[in-house]
Amino acid sequence: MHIENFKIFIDLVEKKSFSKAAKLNKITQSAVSQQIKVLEKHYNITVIDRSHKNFSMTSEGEKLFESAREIINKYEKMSAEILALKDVVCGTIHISTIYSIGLHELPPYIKNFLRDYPTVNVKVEYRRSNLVYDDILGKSADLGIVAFPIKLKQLEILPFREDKLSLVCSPEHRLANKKEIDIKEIKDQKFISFDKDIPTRKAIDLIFKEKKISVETVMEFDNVETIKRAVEINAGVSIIPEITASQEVNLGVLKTVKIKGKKFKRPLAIIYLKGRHLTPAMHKFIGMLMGKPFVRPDKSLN
Amino acid sequence: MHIENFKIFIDLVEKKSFSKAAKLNKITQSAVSQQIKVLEKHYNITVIDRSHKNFSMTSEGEKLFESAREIINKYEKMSAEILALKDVVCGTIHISTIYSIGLHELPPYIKNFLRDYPTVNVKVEYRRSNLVYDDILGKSADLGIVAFPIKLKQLEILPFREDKLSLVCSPEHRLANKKEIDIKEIKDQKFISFDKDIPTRKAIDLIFKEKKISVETVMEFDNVETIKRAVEINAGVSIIPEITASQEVNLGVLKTVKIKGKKFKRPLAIIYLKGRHLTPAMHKFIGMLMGKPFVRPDKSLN
DNA sequence: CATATCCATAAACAAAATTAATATGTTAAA
DNA sequence: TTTAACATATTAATTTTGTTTATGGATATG
Repeated sequence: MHIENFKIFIDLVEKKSFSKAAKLNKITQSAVSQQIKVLEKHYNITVIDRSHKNFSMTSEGEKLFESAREIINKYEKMSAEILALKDVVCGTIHISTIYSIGLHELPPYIKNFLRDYPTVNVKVEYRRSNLVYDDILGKSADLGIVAFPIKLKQLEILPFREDKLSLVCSPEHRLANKKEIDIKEIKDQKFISFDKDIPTRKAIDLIFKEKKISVETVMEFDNVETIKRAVEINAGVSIIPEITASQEVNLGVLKTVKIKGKKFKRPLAIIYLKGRHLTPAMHKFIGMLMGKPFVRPDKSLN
Repeated sequence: MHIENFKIFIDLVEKKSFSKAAKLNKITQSAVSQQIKVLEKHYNITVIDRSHKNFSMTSEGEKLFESAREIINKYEKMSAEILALKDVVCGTIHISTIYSIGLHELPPYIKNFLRDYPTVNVKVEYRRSNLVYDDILGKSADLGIVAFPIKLKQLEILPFREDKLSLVCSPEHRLANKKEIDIKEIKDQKFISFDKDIPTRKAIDLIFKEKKISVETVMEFDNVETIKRAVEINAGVSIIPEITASQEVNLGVLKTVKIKGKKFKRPLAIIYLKGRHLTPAMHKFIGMLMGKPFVRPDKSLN
């Protein structure tokens, strides 16, 4: 039984007219007539006594009318509540992000987001890349933000933005005064790098290999902050997202030098578990990061 | 939206299984899956988070679940109440009948009916044939019982039984001792008849005309009771339904004589307004008269 | 008495739900 | 890791249901 069928019956009774009920529901009078017949056949009762022009209801019809109206009321109330729920942006968003993004790129976004949606609680977890994936797969975070995203069938990946990778060195370093260098100039420098399992490290190593550049890796760290500290004391140079050094550059403790070539980009992505429910708050958050209203690319609803 | 769709969603949530919900509702798992998708698309929400095997509900899903359960409860309660209403045989039945049937044939039926359904109030109106039709057409009676029913498009006619028409005469009359006579023997008798507009009169006149029998119509009455009184005083003979004279025959004040031939039958019928609602009580009443459960032959429900 | 209105019905068509078959995914066991 | 068992999703074909259009009968109105 269609709920709409009850609605039509109610309109029919209230208007005492098949054709008016039809108009109200934007269908033809014929459809109303047939729907009422379906109703009667379904319960095997007569709801309307048609022997008179101004028809009357039977006792069964009256019973049906009362109950149907209650049902319709409840149904419409429910529909309204559900629609309203979609506009309620609240709750907690658990974000798991790699250090560099979380510390240097996310804060302004989060600030804006919290200004727009003060009822949302945003929790950010700063983690190594592999742990971000674990958080998402293990459902201990809703959204992850990573660099050089790894395609996994369980994950939905939303390309987000690209960081410019630059050479970073101490102001005392001989490369410090150049505006732009060719990657080959890094050859044989003392180099401070990310740990070998960090995607950005892998990307840089790949470029070195392609260009047949060998560097002397003097230190390895799992996060950009420690790398910067080491570069500050002129222990070597490094390649890191330029944005992560902006503060130190302003303070004059570090220098960044652009590297020629297109490859020195670091793609960032938002990741989440495929099929996972995203609350309205999460939708808004992703939309804000992407700079446009977010529509899930994965199954469920589009 | 189908109400059954809510039912399926509820079962799905309660069983936490698409396939079990399918079995419960006697449809395939595929149908459940698609119905849930319809539900989600209709409200443009996600109701179940499928990212985990033991799936969980979203907040929208929970809201929907609660409301849907209320709706289903109401719906099922209503269905039960409506079904129950059909078994409640009560109220008043207004019957309009011609004198002869109402006085001689109906009483045993009504007695039986009231024994079976003591909560029903049966009101019988004894009228001339044409007034019975008026009662039905004018809705002042629910059911009519007439002889030689006239087909009218507004009326539903249910053939009911047939009366045997017999010659009736005083025990002193010369035909009184015969067991059976030929209709021609009535020729030239003094004849007491129904009024000209009474169907039984018309039927008898037609037979006389066919057989080219002329009688001397000495009196005309609009009901069988008065005819019998006239025959009792030997004012003439008459042809009436045999059953209406049984009492007088037992008392010895009248004699009935069978007439040869098949034509001497009086078809009786129950009539009611087409499209009119018949209460359960009326259904039972008609069923009792017809000797079998009554199913309306006219439109609406069969 | 013509005309308009209203409802019922039938048939053609459109839309929706269902199934069966199959794919995909998940879990647990080998 | 592969396999087997189970659960859900997807697809396409089929069936069912609902709608409209067209029509006709009944009733009321002018």
